Amino acid sequence: MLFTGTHIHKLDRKGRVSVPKRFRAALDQEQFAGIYLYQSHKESALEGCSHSHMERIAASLDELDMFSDEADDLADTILGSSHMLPYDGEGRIILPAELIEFAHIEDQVAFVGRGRTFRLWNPDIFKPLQDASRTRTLNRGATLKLKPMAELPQGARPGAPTEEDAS
Amino acid sequence: MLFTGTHIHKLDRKGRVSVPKRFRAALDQEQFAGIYLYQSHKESALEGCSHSHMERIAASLDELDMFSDEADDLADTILGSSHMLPYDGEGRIILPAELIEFAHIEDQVAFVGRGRTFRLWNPDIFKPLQDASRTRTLNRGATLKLKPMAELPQGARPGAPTEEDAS
DNA sequence: TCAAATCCCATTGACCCCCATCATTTCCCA
DNA sequence: TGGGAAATGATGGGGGTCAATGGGATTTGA
Repeated sequence: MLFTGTHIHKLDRKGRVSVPKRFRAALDQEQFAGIYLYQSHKESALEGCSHSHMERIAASLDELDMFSDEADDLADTILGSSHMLPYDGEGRIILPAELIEFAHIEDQVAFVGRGRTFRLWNPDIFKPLQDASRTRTLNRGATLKLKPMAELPQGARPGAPTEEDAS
Repeated sequence: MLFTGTHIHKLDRKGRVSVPKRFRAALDQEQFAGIYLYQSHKESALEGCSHSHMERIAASLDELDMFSDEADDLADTILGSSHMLPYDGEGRIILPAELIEFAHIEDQVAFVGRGRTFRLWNPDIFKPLQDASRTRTLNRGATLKLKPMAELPQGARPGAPTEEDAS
């Protein structure tokens, strides 16, 4: 269950786009056969995630002060504007016009993996931003402090192939 | 689970290259039969790692503030630009054109072990760099402070073959 | 009744499986 | 210890399969 890589797919004239096979595979344990999308609040992109990740966001919001402005805003931005998009028989979704417009998507969509989540972009907009990211990372000399292996969730670690843990 | 040595293999006209047996052996406990590759920040090379190492990166990013700029950049640079490459029946991967170009790879690929990770180079580019690196190390009189054996993870130490610790 | 969504099927081209060959290394035995 | 046989890893290539795509037909629902 990891979203990685950049996958560019076509948006057809009916507003459909194939979800990359790799992403669908990362989601095949989910109850809901589809994805969630909502507008990013800092980029001209769409945030994508699984049903269970959406649950996690809702749970996190629960922990913020129920009446704080911040919780309000986040609830509106994320939960209020999210779209639940089921696959068709070929693993495609229909991108709502509202989201196409927001992300300035034209005839191509870039699915960009970010681990537990992913983003959808107009590839022409994403590419230069990604290059800038790389430059900043390099200049910053950023190094990532890796978590100890032992703290990883079960199933993220190597070992005897987990024979479908019957959870 | 250690990548060591330099192994030079051929890139065939279909864009395939054999992953060295030693490297595959180091990965045989992984769920995913293949490797991950992404562009190095600082070198004209490709960074390679296992699925569980990529999980580790994702988990570590998860810990940074979900909305921090630094996490964003790292996600774009590493997770967004990584390629998940499964082996074929003979233990080869298909090297994506984008990566071949980035690393200026021609008809040969050098797999260079770096412990938990490894790098892929055009051998002609790597060789002089390796020589320079060796010279610097010698001049500097660099010494490596070794971790006490006792702090190593289970399975990295000699001893009775750990009969699959039933954790 | 019309528009939009879903289903279904056809096409295509990249990728993956399979097998054949070649080069090394390992093993065995004289 | 030398040489030959067998095993294993690396390489080359053909062809089938499946993911991505396009578009028509049918259903749903406003």
